[in-house]
Amino acid sequence: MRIGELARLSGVSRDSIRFYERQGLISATEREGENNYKSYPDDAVMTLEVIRDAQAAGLSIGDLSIFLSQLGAENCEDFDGDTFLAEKIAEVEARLEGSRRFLDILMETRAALERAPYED
Amino acid sequence: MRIGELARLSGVSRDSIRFYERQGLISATEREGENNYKSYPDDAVMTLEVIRDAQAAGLSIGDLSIFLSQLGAENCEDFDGDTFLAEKIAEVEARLEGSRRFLDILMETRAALERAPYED
DNA sequence: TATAACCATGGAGTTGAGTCAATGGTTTTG
DNA sequence: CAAAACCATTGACTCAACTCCATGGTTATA
Repeated sequence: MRIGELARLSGVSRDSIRFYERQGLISATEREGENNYKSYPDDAVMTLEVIRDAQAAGLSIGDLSIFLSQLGAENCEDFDGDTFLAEKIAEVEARLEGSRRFLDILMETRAALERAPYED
Repeated sequence: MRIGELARLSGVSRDSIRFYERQGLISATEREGENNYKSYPDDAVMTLEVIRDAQAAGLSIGDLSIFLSQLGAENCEDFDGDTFLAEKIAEVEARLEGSRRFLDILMETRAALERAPYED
């Protein structure tokens, strides 16, 4: 598919898709015939969804680039996947805990507001 | 307490604390005598922890400024707290789900790596 | 067929969230 | 008491992650 369709299906802007491509997060498969248009595989939509989730989890583009290139890599040499994964898992778990704590605060605040809506 | 102690206790740099203060997220109580030094209340440490958690949850400084100033406000006029809170709660819940999905991916990847550590 | 809608590339601009450096005053400590 | 460590303020700087613009070519449509 072309970039426009990918943007529509994924909800990610063309410019962001091009940016991610420059950063090595996704890659077009090939050129369509002779028109100089790039073509993206169907699973690029999923990749963009993973990117969104990873960003929600606090990963940087740099981390994502490492992770995604490893996922699709044929060989795992020169990559201490265990260390990298363990690190990222710990980071994401810590952020999840922080987020949950803050969600509790938000919900307590809402509850307090409901109990006393006109309080000064 | 002075900014240095607050920085030590909270793990947030002086520069960041000053930045947050400029953005209205925290405020010094008063000046110490005549030396022009600011003094921060003890609960500023907690506020900085809330800020950290809120950022993990994806809130911007702008959102935090709204939320924190409301928490400490005497009156609630001119603030549709319900709408704001409902919005932020929905956003944070969505990000939590994304983060959890990504955490699963990370953990599945680690499990796969453990099953076949020397795979090409 | 012309005109709108799409595509590629390159590079500049923006935004959010800090971080650093310079200057000058204050406190603590060896 | 002098040096080191701290403080305030201002303004410039950085970095990540986009976003926009200009240019020029291609495809779809009224």
